[in-house]
Order: sequence, then structure tokens, then C-alpha cells
Amino acid sequence: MESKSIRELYLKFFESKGHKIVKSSSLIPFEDPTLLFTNAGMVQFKKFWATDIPLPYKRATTCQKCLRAGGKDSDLEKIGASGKHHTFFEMLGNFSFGDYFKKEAIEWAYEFVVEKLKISENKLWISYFKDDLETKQIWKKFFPEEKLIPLGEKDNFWGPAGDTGPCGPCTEIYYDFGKEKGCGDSCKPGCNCDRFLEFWNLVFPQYNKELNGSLSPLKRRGVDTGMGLERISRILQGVETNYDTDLFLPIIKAIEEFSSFSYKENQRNFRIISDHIRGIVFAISDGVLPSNEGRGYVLRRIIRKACLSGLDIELKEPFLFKLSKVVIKIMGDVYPELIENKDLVEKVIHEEEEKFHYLVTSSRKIFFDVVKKEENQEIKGETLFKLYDTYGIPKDLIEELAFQYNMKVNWPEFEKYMKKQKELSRTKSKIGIKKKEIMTSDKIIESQFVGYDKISEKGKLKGIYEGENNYLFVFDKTPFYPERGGQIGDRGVILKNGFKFKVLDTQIDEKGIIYHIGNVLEGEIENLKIDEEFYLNVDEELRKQISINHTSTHLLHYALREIIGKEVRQAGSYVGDDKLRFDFVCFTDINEDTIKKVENLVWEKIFEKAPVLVEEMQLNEAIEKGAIALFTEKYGEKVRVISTGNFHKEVCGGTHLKNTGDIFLFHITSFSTIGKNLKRIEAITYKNCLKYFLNSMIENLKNISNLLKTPPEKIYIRIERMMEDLKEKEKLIEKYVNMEIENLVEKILKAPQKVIKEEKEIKFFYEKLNIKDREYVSKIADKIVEKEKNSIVFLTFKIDDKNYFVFKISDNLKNEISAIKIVKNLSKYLKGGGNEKFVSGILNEGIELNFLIEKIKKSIKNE
RNA sequence: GGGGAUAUAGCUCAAUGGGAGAGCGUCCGCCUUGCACGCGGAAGGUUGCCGGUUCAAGUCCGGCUAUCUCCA
Repeated sequence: MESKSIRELYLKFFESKGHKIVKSSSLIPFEDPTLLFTNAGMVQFKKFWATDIPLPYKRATTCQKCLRAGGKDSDLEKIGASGKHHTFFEMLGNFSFGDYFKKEAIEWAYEFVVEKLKISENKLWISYFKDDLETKQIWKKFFPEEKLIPLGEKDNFWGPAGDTGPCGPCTEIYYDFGKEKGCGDSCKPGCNCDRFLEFWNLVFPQYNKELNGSLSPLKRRGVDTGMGLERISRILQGVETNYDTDLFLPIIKAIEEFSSFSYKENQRNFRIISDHIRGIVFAISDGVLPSNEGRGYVLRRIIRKACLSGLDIELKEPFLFKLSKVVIKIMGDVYPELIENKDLVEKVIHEEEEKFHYLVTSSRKIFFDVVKKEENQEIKGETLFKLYDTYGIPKDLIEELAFQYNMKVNWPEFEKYMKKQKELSRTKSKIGIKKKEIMTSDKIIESQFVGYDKISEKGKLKGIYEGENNYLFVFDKTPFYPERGGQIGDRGVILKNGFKFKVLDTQIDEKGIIYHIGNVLEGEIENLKIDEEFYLNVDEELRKQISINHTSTHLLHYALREIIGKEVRQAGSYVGDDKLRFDFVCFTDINEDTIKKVENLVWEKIFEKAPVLVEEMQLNEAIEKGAIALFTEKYGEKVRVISTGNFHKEVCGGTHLKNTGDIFLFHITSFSTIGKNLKRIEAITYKNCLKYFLNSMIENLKNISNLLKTPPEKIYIRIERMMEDLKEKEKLIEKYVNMEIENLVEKILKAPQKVIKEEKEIKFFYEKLNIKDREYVSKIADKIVEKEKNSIVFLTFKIDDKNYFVFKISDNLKNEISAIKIVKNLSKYLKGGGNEKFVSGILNEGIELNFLIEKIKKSIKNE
């Protein structure tokens, strides 16, 4: 059976059992800071179990794209050796939110596997959580007891997907490949050998794991199952490993075309590459770009690992970007985002591959620099760690380079450093909003945001938490916009008679709970009660300026796409009350002229006074109507579409103006490149723009104009001339200074003091100079010893109240007399440093100069 | 989110706390019928930004920004 048919059969089966078919959500979890990537089918449904929000459906079924490559649950290291793990995979799942439970879930699973997929029940084994006898009882209807294996927490207690969220006992369905694949007679499900393959995990979320690690009962217990499409395809297609299924074979065949090796000869590398390229293509299509932090960094690592495997099978040129086409061919019809982004995907991979090859070539130099200090032909663990951790040289490469230089490597010691690093990272990193509960309502409900049309509303208190030097308030509904989609959180006040709370920031968590963060101005928290009503007032001016900036951001996005091209892709943004920032991916060069054009187009659209329309619709409907939808995740739910005039449509949850004319003023203040193919524009609008021009620009200009006694339009040319003039004068000054130096040198040369050292006559020059520049004094000393062999110069000069000196001996004396030694010996009187020929420093306070000179002369004689 | 590293001329990089350099590139001149090479010379620097220690900071310390990298 083709994998495509399995996907369809599964979704249709559960649709017939009353489930709604929901589209896979993006690999980037929506508003969930606890997760780097979507790593299980249940991620998009997390809050359906954890809160009491109204449900759009009680049963759902999905085929979810998942990535397990960073953070908890990373499978990145397992790839290759086993034929059953992947970084990227598709998870078929059926879900119940407070609806059916264990009985139906198990019965339907049995029905689907045995009746629909026609897998013989002789081949099936079951595991269950050892304390969950209810589950065991249900399975006994279908299987004899000896086929039901109790397992512990590690295997049969699932979750949560991040650090917090739903979790509970689970039961797994295994396929038995026969005794001959096993490791012995006692081999059972749960064993690591190749006999039993777990392909379907039925989880029964019953608990919610809190930030502090405790388990609380779930509001809505339910069902969360996951069947790996790759594994079930392998079983149904009767092949050795997941990699021999129709999901991977075309990729492996393509690699064989590029490489001189065959899959049979080199399974591990072929598996790694074919696995990783899927993850890479999907991640980029979902908007992840290689970078040096967070998700982007995980993506970069996957690409690097694939490249490294490529090197092992002698693929020394970029090749991954070509493989992306194969992946898109296999999966494009199911995931249209792959086809939409195919050019971007290819470009990004290609550039990243080239970067990797550069790293490999530069590694040799770094390796040699670092390793040359090693002793006994062995590289210490500490050095290995440095090579790996700081310079990012892959372990395989270190190994190979060490071999070439005939050096041993101490990997066990390296692992110690690695372990230390991991512990440090884990213990020090904190995720999510840090808070301590003070009072909460029994029911946790997603806070309802009602602030699109109004900025004041009454809300019932649902919780108070204590944060770091602030408090967090939660209400059933609020006009305060929480930070998301780049738009900052609202500020304002919360009132009740005798109580006043200043809101400094508003945040939302993955459950949809909105936190009003700030300080109490009047009243006591102890006197407040859950479900009391409060007046919630957003700062009007703030909201207006933010809305202006948000609508301006859309205009900017539009203008960039018009002027530069449709390949411009938003990468991130900041929408505050002070300014707006727009980061975007762009492969063409942009100059000042382009920016000017973009700004002009934005102006035009402001003057056009185009209406801004907000509509709610299904995402697919929005996309059909041509809306840009980049950071939206919930395919099943309604989205807000912001239409600006008739020229731009964008899916966006932020707050906006009613008309572009209200922006009034817009100005791009900076344009910069922040990474490869990544540009950033910052702009100001309305009030800030006015302030910027009137206060800073015009005011400055006026001041400069007055100062230069030049009209503003001629300032530029005036300054240009002044700079030329200045340069000329600097040269002139230098000339005169040199002349003056010559004069001083001549004068000083006329008054040598003689010092006899070992029958040799040395000329000693001393002068107190009225110069306030060490450079010039040094130059004078230079000239003197240049002109007079066998000479020593001691010059003093005064800056502020301190006496400085320069001490210099002529070149031919440097073997007999050391300037630095003499000064060090006289450290009672002066302090400084330098070398054999030249010393500079400061005289100690209250030193009689004539006395010092005699001391120096004496030192020269005796040295 | 946490750790390590780097930031010096247009580019690639030097400079034990002691007077900012090299190679390549650019410009000018010489050589040559012309080009390349060669020779001679010149221009080019806020040593990422801010603060501190010091007689003295590219160098040491702290903060910020950016880039690289490892770990979550």
C-alpha cells in the first residue's frame, strides 16, 4: 500500500468515527515558547486539554508534520544507525478533547489495524503502563494476556511535548517481525532489537504538568494517538526499514546518482542524508532560515550533518539543494507550501552548503593553530572541546585531521567537558513567564481579547501571580493586546474603587492566558477577590501609535514587494509605539535608491487615504483571496485578514487603523544588512516622525547653519570644503611642527653633558620642554639620537599637573646600555615602561630634577 | 534561554600593556610598441560602540552591538 493511500485511509476512517480532519500545523509552534519545533501531533491541540475554552470540535484527526531535532526529544543523533528514527516524520493521529476515552480509542485502533490495514493480529503485540489496569482490561477483549506487556514510566507514560502541558499513561501497538529478527527467546516489546517495532502509540492525557514539575488533573482528559507514517508504511510495504519505503527510496536513488557509492555499501550516510533533506525542506518551507540561534541554528546543524555525511560518500560539492526537488516531488501534493517555496528552499540550502564547505577548508588552519601547543602527540579533551565548541569543527573532521598529523585524541575526556556544558545549559535556562501563584480561579480559561474595537472594558479577575518585582493579573476578557506577531504588549491601568494597577506590559502564554504585568499603585492585593470586576483601560495614545506603526508595517511590506519583487519574505518584525522594524529575506542587492523608492510608494499609499478593512475567514479562503499568510498556524480556525485598500492583504492578529491616511507621516530611519540575505529596515511614523524632523533634524540644521553662517542648502558643500581645508592645514601644521622639532633638536644638541663610561664618551642630553604631546616629544628624542651617535636623551614635559618623561638611547648603545633597566632601577623617582631603547612614563611627585639627572648619569656610568 | 570565541586599512590577517604593521587590491610614476610581469612611490585607520583600570590600552576589566560556534 502506498504511503499516500495510508494517509488518506487513516483520515477517512476517523472522519467516519465523527472526527474532524484538521490540517497539519506548521513546524513552528504557534505562540508556544516551551517548544522549538512541533514534535508531535498533539501540539496544536495542547490548550484544548489544558483549559476550558470553547471547543470548535471534540474529535479531530490529523496527519502532522513533526521535527525532532533540537531540545527535548531530539533524535538527531540516532539517525542512520537505526532504520526507524527520523528527524522529520509524519504523525497520523486521532484526538479526543473531553470526549471519548480509552475504550473507543483502543477499539478503533484495533479495527483500523486489523480490518482496514489487514494486518494479521498474530503479528501484533501490546504494551501498557504497568499501573493502568483499565487499559489492560480493554485489550484483553482482543489479545491473550501473554501478548499484553506491562512497561514502566520511561516507555509508557507520555509527555509533555515541551516542559509543560498535557501528559498521561499510554499504550503501544507493536509489529512482530519474527523470532529470527530477535535477540533471544525472552525478547519482548520494549526490547531494543529489531524484532518488535512500535508503530502506534495511544496516549491518554489525564494530567497537566506545571512549570514546577507537579502533575495536576487535566480539565478535559482525552485521547491523543500517534502513528508514524514511515513505520506503518514500512510494515505494509513489507520492506526492511523505513528507508526502503516509497517515502525515502526516490531520495536515496537520487543520491546514488550523485555519488560513486551505492546505498548498499554505505547505508548510514544515505539514511542520514535522505532523512535530513526532508527536515530541511520542510523547515525552510515553514519559514525557518539557517542562523546562529534558536530554530535557525537547529536547521543549520541538520544541514551541516547532511553535508558531513555527503563528504563521507565523496560528495564534495553542494548537492543537497538538488535533492530538495525530489522531496518536493514526493510530498508536494500533500503539502502545497513546499511547491510555493521551492525556489527559496533551493537557494537557502545551496548557500548554507557553500558556507559549510568554507568551514571545512578553514578548519585545517584553526586545528593546526590550536593543536600545535599540545604535547606527547595527544590532543587533550579540553582542546578537543575547544575545537568543537568554540570553532565548530565537527568531530569526524577533528578525528581525520588528527589522524593526518599522527595525533591521538582523548574523546573520553572530551565527553566530560560536554557533559558539564549540557548541565550548565539545562540548569541555567528558564523558559516561559516566571511567576508564582497567589490566587487563581478553579477554571482556567483562555483570556478573551476584546481590544480590537475598544480600549476599555470590564473584566472579571481570574488570577494573580507574583513575578520578579512585579505582579501578573489575569481576567476573563481584556482589551489589552498581548505581545505577539511582533506587536508589543499594551500598557495602561486597571482600576477598581480604592485599587489602581499600572500595566507595563501584556503577555500571552501557550494556553492563551493573557497576563497583565505591572505594579500596584494604590490598594492591597490581599483585599482582592477572584471574579471581582475591574475596569481595564489601555493607554489610548500608546495604542494609537502602535496601530499606526502596524498598518505602516503592512504598507512597507507591500512597497518592498512592489519595488524589489515578490520574493521578499518577512522574517520578523517589531511594532512598538516608538518605531517599527521590519526584517526580510531578500536575494537582490538593495541601495539607497531602492529604499527611497520604497519610502515614496509608502507615502503615496498614505496620501491615497486607503481604507483598512478587517475580515474574519478560514485560512484557505484567505489564501485563495491572495492574502499573505506567513506566521499563522491554526489552519482549522478563523483568521483575521487585513486588507489595505485594494492592493494588499495580509493575515494578521494585530491592531490597525481604519484608514492609511491616519499614518500621516512615515520615514525610514535606517537600512542595514543583518545576515546573509537578511535585511532590516527601521522606520518611524506620525508623532515620532514629526518630533524627529522638527526637533532633531531641523533644529540641528538650524544650529549648524548658524554656526557656519551658511544657508542650509549649502551646508554640504561648505563642510566638504572645510574638510579639504582641514586636511591641508593639518599637513601644514605637521610641516611646521617638524620645523619646530628640528629647531628644538638643534638647540638641544648644542648642550651635551658628557658622561664617561668605560673610557667611552657618551653625550647626555636633558631638556624640559613646553610641549603637551607625547608623540612630539618622542619624535624629538628620535631625531637627537639619529643625529648623534653615542647619545642618550632625557626629556621632560608637563601635562596638567603631572610631569612626564621620555628616555631614549642611540641605536649603537643598545647592546651596552638598557633604557628600561635604568628606569626600573630608579623606580623610586620615576615610573614607566618601554624597551631597551625607548622608555616613557611619569616622574614621581616632588622630585628635584637636577638631583634626578645626576642619578641618571650615575646609572649610565655604572650600568 | 545558557556557555565559549571573534571584531584592526577596501579584502585576508599580524602586533609578550610600551611609538599601529604586512600581503593583496587601489592610485601615481618608471620600464615596455602594447599588455602582463617587474621596479619606485603614495593614498587609505575613531583598532565595532560606551565606560573603567594604568604614567601608558589594539592589547586588561565591565557593559552593549554584530558575527561565528556549542548546548538547551
